[in-house]
Amino acid sequence: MAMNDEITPGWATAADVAVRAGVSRSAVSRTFTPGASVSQATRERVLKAADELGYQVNRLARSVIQRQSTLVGVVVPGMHNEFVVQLLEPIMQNLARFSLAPLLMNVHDPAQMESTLRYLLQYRVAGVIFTSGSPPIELAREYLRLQVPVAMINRDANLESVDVVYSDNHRGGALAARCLIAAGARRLAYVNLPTGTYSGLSRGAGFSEAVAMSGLAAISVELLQGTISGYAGGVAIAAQLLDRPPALRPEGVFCANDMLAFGFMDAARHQFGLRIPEDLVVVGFDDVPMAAAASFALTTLRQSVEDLARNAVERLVERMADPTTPARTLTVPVELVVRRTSTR
Amino acid sequence: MAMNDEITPGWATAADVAVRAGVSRSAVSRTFTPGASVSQATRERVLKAADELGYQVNRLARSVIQRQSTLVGVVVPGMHNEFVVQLLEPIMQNLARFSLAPLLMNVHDPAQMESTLRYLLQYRVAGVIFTSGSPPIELAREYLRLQVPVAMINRDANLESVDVVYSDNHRGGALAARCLIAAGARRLAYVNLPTGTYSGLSRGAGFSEAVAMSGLAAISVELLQGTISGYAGGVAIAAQLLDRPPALRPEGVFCANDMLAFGFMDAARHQFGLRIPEDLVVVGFDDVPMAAAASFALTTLRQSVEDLARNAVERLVERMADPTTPARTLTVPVELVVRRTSTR
DNA sequence: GTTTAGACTGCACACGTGTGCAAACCTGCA
DNA sequence: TGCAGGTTTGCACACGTGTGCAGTCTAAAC
Repeated sequence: MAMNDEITPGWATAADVAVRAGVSRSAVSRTFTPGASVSQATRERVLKAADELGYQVNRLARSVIQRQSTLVGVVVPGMHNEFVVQLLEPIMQNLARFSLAPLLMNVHDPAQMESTLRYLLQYRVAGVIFTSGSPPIELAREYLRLQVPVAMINRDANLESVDVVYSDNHRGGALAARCLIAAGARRLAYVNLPTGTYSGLSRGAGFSEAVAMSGLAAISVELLQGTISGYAGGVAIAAQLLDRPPALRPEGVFCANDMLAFGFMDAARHQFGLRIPEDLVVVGFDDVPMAAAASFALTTLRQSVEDLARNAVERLVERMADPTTPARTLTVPVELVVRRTSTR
Repeated sequence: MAMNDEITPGWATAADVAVRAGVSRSAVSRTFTPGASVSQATRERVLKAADELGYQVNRLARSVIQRQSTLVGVVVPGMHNEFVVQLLEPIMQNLARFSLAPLLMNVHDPAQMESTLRYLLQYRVAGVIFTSGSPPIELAREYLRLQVPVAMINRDANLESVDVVYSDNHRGGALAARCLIAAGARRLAYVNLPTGTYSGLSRGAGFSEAVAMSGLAAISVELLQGTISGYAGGVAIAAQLLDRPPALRPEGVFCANDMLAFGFMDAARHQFGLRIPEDLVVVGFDDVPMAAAASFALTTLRQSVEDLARNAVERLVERMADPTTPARTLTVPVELVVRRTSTR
């Protein structure tokens, strides 16, 4: 950018550029509006003047007149869920493909959800993407009324005109079950925290069904309670689940996510002296970066955050073009990544 | 929110609310402007009408007329740096205290920086917060000219009127050195990736100085090269640093961040059969959640992400009120968290 | 030279809001 | 009642932009 020699006290406006280029303000506007009718000569003069003045389109004013901004609300339940964090980067990248910018909103308390969604409305967001968390069905209806596109990743919606993109949690659970069984485990358990998330329930269902279908008798699938999350939750659950005679102890455990699995494994090894995979086989879910670490080498189900993000954004953009399209549900396949915790 | 019975096809405007409440549009505007002069009676009628219509202030239009938005650009170098991720939540929380909203921008490639910063300007952001990454001194000058407040976290600025908030990296390095020495280590090493970040250099300097001051002779501090980051980088560095006769092998290692330390420790244990802390003591930096995991139990230096975020936002807000205040540099203390990797 | 289709340009209006200014209103006191 | 002082209100303008419409210009076809 050529720096201007004159005094340039504040923001250059389209009118300033017009004066400098010797054209009308409309010509400036059209130069920065893709597809508008401007001659090549005019465009060049405008671009030159704009460059000299350091002119930047005021997207706020543009949004006012077009009655829609290029902002997209991205609602996350805190930054402790590593899967959600992994989702952010591809979401941003895909939004950028459509010249959209993410307005990040954190909702750690469900009570915050209402005010947050209302706040986003004040920016006339072009759409909103939700990631896992408790469903704000109430105010989402306000979004429907205003035809603000909504897309959800790994969440249930049960709402007309809300697109849902989720990993194939059900199949993932089944794959986990088969993997544990193939490793020779007979007493199996599914461990999850009682957050009541859609994905957690779905993974458990897929797991249970596959276990039942395997023809093994007397399989006990346990769903335990806990108030803490992530790693610490895994430790707590292990304390409940492994503190029993060896003959009653599960031989194979499927954890609803990798952080849970890490806590569970650490407790199993260091508190109960169990060897993995010799005494206990473990499968996680998410394939977070640390799952590949030698300390864990965790067999897990990889979710394609790229696919999830890309599809969510594309659905959102489609709905911006036509808000009346019926709701769609898209399933993204998961992939079993086999590492040492299931290999014996 | 009371749902309206009438057909409400689109967005309610302040004029609509004014008609319904039987007042002027100005009264509506003043009702939603803190500190404006409205009688209690009028305010109540306006609020009632606004509620019935589902009216939400259009912050875009408001920003146009006030010539400044309530958006703050938050620039991050990807989501792979866990410390940056930890920073996001307190940043958002503190921005919310001042009714500001974060516009999240990812800059993984330094070449992207310029276009990203220009893009943020189009939203007339009220300020920008940078986290670690390569310095975009060039376009930052454009921000200075326009008097857009800038705050940096754990980054060097060297620019007038840019506030910098950083952890006491230098002292952290010194604490790490003393901790390793106190654990009995004599051959010490500092491992970092050649990203050239300010914080990395500062930590190394503090470490070196403290080692030199300890009076130990012939301490070798090694700064190694590598092209990969995080965990994999730690593994790669360990392969270089530990592949030598025991008498020449470092007994104490200070890693520039925890992820690096995890990779280093895993390689030391699984590839070189070293015991930690018996054969090797290790100190990290950041205190990410996994540092407390039993598999690592890593002694590390905790950065107060809350303090960093709070100070950065408060400096930013102060500068919004008065853009001419001289640049300030604020140091946030770090805390040594002792775990098993340094206890013998 | 005349006609005509097409590309380009400028005028003027619109978007939804904040706010200075003066008028209107209210309250209390003489 | 008359008046002073303060509070509240509405008018009108401003912010920076997109875009319909009609007019102008260019160039090709006749």
